[in-house]
Amino acid sequence: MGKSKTSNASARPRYWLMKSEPSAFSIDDLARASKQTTCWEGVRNYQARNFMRSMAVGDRVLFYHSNADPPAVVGIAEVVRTAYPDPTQFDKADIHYDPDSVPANPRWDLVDIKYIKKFSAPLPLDRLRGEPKLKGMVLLRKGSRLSVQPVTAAEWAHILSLA
DNA sequence: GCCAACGTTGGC
DNA sequence: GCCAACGTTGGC
Repeated sequence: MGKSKTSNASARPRYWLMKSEPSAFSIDDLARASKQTTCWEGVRNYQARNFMRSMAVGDRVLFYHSNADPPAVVGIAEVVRTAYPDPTQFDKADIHYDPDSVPANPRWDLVDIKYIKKFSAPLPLDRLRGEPKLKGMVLLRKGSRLSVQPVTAAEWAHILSLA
């Protein structure tokens, strides 16, 4: 490490939001998991995959419950292992099996995340929409379906202040 | 359950 | 390279 290029390093996002349907895997499941850690398998979207590839250990993650009542940010996790191949892409019995992905050049990656905390109360999507400071959030964009998305430092700070 | 928005696939 | 068809996401 020299003393150059700190500006590039600081431009990399350090905050993220990841969606999960609580009926499949909730923040309570994460809190109960072995080592309170899980591998975030099953992402099959290139943009979401690329965001995971750019994550670093220690990055912070908003845990979001989609297809929930109400949909809400429910807590925080952190990245504990950087991207590596998602084993489910090679598992014929798995719902996320991808016959076009070859082990020599895996198409899909995942990261490991660890539970940090559950908010005392969920922050529903409606509530976030009412916050002028969050107007630019990827989550709030019309038609936004991205399951892994960057969060700015300002958005992160504001959401924590609401929680 | 409905359906709008989005991403991917494949014919041409 | 265009675009229609299809499958999926996810709020409502």
